[in-house]
Amino acid sequence: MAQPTMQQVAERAGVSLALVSLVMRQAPNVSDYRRQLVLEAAAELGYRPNVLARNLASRQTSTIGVVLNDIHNPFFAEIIDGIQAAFDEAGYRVLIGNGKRSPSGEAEMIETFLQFRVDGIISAGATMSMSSIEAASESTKIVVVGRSSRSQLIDSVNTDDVSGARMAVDHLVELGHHRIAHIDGGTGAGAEARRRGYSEAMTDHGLSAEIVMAGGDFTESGGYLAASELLSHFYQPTAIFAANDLSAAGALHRVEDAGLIVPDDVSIVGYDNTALAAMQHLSLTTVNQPRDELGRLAVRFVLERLRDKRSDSVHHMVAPTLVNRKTSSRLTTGAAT
Amino acid sequence: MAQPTMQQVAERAGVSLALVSLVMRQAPNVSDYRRQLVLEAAAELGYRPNVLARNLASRQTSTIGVVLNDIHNPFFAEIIDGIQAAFDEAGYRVLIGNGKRSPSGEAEMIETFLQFRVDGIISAGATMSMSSIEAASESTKIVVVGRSSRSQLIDSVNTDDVSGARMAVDHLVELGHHRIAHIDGGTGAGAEARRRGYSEAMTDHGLSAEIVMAGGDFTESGGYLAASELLSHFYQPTAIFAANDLSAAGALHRVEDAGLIVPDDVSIVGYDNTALAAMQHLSLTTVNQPRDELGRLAVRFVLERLRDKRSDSVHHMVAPTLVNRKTSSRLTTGAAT
DNA sequence: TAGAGTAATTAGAGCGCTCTAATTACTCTC
DNA sequence: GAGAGTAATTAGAGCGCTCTAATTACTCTA
Repeated sequence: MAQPTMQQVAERAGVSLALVSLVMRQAPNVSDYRRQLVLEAAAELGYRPNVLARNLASRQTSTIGVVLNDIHNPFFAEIIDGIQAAFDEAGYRVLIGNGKRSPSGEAEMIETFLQFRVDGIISAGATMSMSSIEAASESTKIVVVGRSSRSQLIDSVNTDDVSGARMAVDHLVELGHHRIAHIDGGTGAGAEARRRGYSEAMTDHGLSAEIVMAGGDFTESGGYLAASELLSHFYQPTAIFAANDLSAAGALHRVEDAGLIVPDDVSIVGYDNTALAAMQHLSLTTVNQPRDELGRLAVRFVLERLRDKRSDSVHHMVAPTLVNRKTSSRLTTGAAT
Repeated sequence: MAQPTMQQVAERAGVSLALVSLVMRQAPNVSDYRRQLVLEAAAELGYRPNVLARNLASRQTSTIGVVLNDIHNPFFAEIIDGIQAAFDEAGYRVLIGNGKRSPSGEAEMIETFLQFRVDGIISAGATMSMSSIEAASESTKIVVVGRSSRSQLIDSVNTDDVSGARMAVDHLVELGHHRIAHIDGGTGAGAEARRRGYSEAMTDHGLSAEIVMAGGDFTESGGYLAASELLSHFYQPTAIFAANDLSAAGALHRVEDAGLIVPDDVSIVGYDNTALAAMQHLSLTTVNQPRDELGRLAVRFVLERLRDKRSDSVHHMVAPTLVNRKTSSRLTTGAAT
């Protein structure tokens, strides 16, 4: 299991250690003749550069750590794609860490990445405190995605959740609904803004008297329970806007359990537009967050910090869009306010 | 961004570099007095060990790389949990790499991990060739999960897919079905064994004349297409066994599109028992793969190689179980063979 | 209180590489 | 073919830590 070193390659090729180093780093000023010599020797030995030593000596790792709040949440897993594509282009490698849905899990992963001296960190859907993120930013470049921030130190990229929520409400109002309830996301990332967008839109439509919220937690079972609560209301809602797709799916199930038909009796709108919502069997009307763009922007910001040495923080908002599928339809019953 | 070093901590604490190193490694023979001194100095400076330097000097990283065939596939993402829990206990940190569903993506991640000199690698659902995995095993300990292997060099852990597929068929036969079709998984990991299990079980039940397979690829759309093909048969199947949950969901949708009712007209059974299958709205009857156990076993095998220096390879098969949900039911129509 | 035995501390080499500065090897030009 | 200029190569220090071996500091015992 002992790996060959540069020294051995150098000896075999009959050149100096430094020359081998130059070849490995694809430096320009090496004669083709020697380059060939070195490459052959390396191949024969099965030489593989030791990134640890290289990074230690060069004081940079060309590696970015991405910590996901929860690897199981399709939303976060899908953000990875944009991130990975953009870093591949830029010549960085990306390592993924799982925050296991807890602030401490996230903090541990960030600590691990810092100890590895990664060049930058992207944190997706962080639930840990902004101040601990800021603390970590003293040691590396950190960008937060999918979570709002006003930090003077940390860049952030996220969707304009207030307007996303408004879109959901506007859509339902256009379809003739008045009794529109909201299943929220508790303390999860973005939940607050979506609650606010819902309330504002309802008020703007003169429906402030119809505002009803049930507590959720971004999970399917949470959505199911919240829907139970809503259905037991004296005035049943004719439409439900859930804070994410998972809870929308739970609500959908609860509504169907009650013998009601979606969307004929109750319309349902989710949030995130995950692969789940796109599944034909569910075909959920939802608000799309442009994950790929979120990921790419996050990458751009860390690259800017890395290359251009930008030091003032940037907060970028991406516009959501409504995806109209099969769980929402025009209000048909005579029921009104 | 310059990080404090051990040297600086040593100076501040008024002790030697070596002593600081001992404290950081929680070595036993350090007086409480000095330990305290060092710890305080480190805290004041915000010292954080440099893992690169440590690993370089100690020739081990205490880090395991896990390469997932596809981070989006819930099955693989769920295996991570068991792996992470087991390594946490053992004091290793785990880094995740995304193979992006391609053999070359997997190979790249393995190369990255090797360059980082990780102590071991677990590859989940690898589609790359066994020989390239064996090549990598010259440099570190590698265990494969969710893919069968007879390699003399590489340990493997996976589910007994042949018997899993048999369970699905047995279940349907018990419910009175004869015309049971299979939507397969093409070249994906485990697809071959599931095909075989299906054929064998059908034959055992004297139903070899009823064997019908449609080509799938472990995706929802693949399942949808395959179901189309099956429904256009002269003898429509009364039950479909799909090679994974995703394609089962696709098939389900196609069947419903045809105006048929699941499970009354057509029963559907999936494979994997992912979170998707468990969703109440789908509630898919499926074959469970004990992901947590798969992950923990994989960890055990790499630890054995690491600690006990075991060198002969181990191939472990885990037993699947049937999860009976709502997409399968007793054959009610008079239709028979 | 000298000597033995053990516990705590430290010096210093080395891990495998990069990087600066210095050296050597080539090309031109006149 | 000497001198200047450029290209290619190399020596050697150093990155931040670990680890062995050596040293120093303690504690007992007789």
